[in-house]
Amino acid sequence: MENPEVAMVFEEIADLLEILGENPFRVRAYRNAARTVRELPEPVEEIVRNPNRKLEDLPGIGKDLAEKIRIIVQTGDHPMRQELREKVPPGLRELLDVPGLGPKRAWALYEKLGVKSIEDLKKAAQEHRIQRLRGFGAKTERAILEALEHLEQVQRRVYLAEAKVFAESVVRHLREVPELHQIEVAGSYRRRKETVGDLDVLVTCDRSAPVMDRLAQYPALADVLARGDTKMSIRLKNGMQLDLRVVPDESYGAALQYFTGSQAHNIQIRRMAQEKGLKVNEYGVFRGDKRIAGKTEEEVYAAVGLPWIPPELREARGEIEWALQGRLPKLVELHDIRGDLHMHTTATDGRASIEEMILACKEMGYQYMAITDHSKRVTVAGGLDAKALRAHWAEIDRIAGRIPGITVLKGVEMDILEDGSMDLPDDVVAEADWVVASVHYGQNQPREQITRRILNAIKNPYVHCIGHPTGRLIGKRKPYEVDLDAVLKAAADYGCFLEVNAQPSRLDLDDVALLAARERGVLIAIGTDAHSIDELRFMEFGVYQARRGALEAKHIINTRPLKELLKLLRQRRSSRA
DNA sequence: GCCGTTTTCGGCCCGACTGTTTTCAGTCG
Repeated sequence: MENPEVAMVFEEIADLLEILGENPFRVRAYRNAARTVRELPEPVEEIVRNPNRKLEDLPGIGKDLAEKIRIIVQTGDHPMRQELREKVPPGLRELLDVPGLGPKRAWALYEKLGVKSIEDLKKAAQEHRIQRLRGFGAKTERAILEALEHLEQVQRRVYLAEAKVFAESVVRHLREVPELHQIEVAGSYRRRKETVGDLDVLVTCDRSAPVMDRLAQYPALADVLARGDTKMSIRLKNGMQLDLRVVPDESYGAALQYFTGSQAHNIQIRRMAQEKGLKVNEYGVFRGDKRIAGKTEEEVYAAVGLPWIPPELREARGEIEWALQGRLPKLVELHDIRGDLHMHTTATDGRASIEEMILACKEMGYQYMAITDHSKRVTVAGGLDAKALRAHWAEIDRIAGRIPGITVLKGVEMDILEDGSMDLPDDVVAEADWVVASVHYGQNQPREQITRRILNAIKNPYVHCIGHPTGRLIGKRKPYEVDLDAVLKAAADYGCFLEVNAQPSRLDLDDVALLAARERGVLIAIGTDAHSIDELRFMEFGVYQARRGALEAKHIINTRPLKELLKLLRQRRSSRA
């Protein structure tokens, strides 16, 4: 039983309890439990099995939820879910996905009109049956119909890289307003989550009207959803929602802290403030009516007794404890990166030549780089066999030889074949400076099989690093069924590195896995997997993901100077020789 | 349902906006 499966049981229970009008705090307890389990850096099963561990030690898990976790792990489900399902029609849950519909209205629609699905909802709205209900009206009915039209778009989260395009363009657009003082895009974008659902734009200025008028002129705007004195919401043409908040300058830090979230992090901060007799809201930190902080984020954190916490860590995963103990990590930064260790050229499926890639990496200021074209199994990419690969390496040496100022490592992305063997003989890869091993075929193999394959690669002394270790494509393809815990354990034991693949659609290992890797002392390589010169720029997204995993420069091998890196690579091989 | 350097009961983050309301509930983040 995987952690996300356990979490999904609790998420469903929370939704169903909420629809039934249960105590909101009880609902929240289930939501918290779902989140705790989902983000656990190890299988919850492990804790259940280990007699020396207690589920009750996990935050937000008490006696009752611990017992429920045990039952779910052992039976794959919990009777409570089944009981709730009998009370709530199966389609009712999906109504919660409609913006503007929450548990109360969903239940009212079911009770009064028998609405049990999105289909029913649409029909009821079209037949104008909704506006006759108490608490609803003509406007609400129209809003529901409107929301249904955009439902698929609304549910879609975009890659961080795509969000960045709009975040930067809307900031440029709004900066034209002379009255505007400060502007920042907060929310999950500022926390650098791998996907972003909407953009939270925070602005300080004396009057909000000119900024809001200007936003109404934003070229990518589709329509205005709401507009008040301090808050305005619009929908963009790509389906994303954008929320603008306007606060006075003296509240900028408090508002930035608040709108950056995460919600769970903010709840912890506010609870700490309460214990000190303080109140935190988006306008400042207050003792009674007196504002004691709010101009900067540093002030806000200081008021509750904490150092400033980097946004990437604000997920209520222990960062507040770290801050209290003075153990906040000094997160890796983009300028710490000295080289890119994963890229392709026209020798296989890349679109730029060896020379173009070298010049581009030099332009980025790198001290070194590795060219890692595919091995022969990846036929669609024109993967190289032993002979072609040796010729390719000779070509790399020849071209690199006349470009001073950057060291080019001769590498390969070698396939881990379906049967667990490697796509190239040992004597060939022994000649490479840098070997990434990746799974591209047989991704749907059962857990034991695909785990064994990757463990084989980790144990192979010529393999330095496992590329995109779970193979997921965000929102498109699930990760392999691989036992990630076993992979981390083996990587630590054998001194094999694991990749953060910086492609915006991969970003794999993800943040949760990276926290676990950090715990186990596994070193990470960030590679862009660039198939063109432009994609070398993806390095920043890999760095963001590493930061979300609380990684420091020392955890990442391509922050090391060349000499140290080469020493690490030698160690990896000699340790197995 | 969880949690406790005042507590084992009574709290649980906080405010904006909308629509349907004559004073507030629902939703959202």
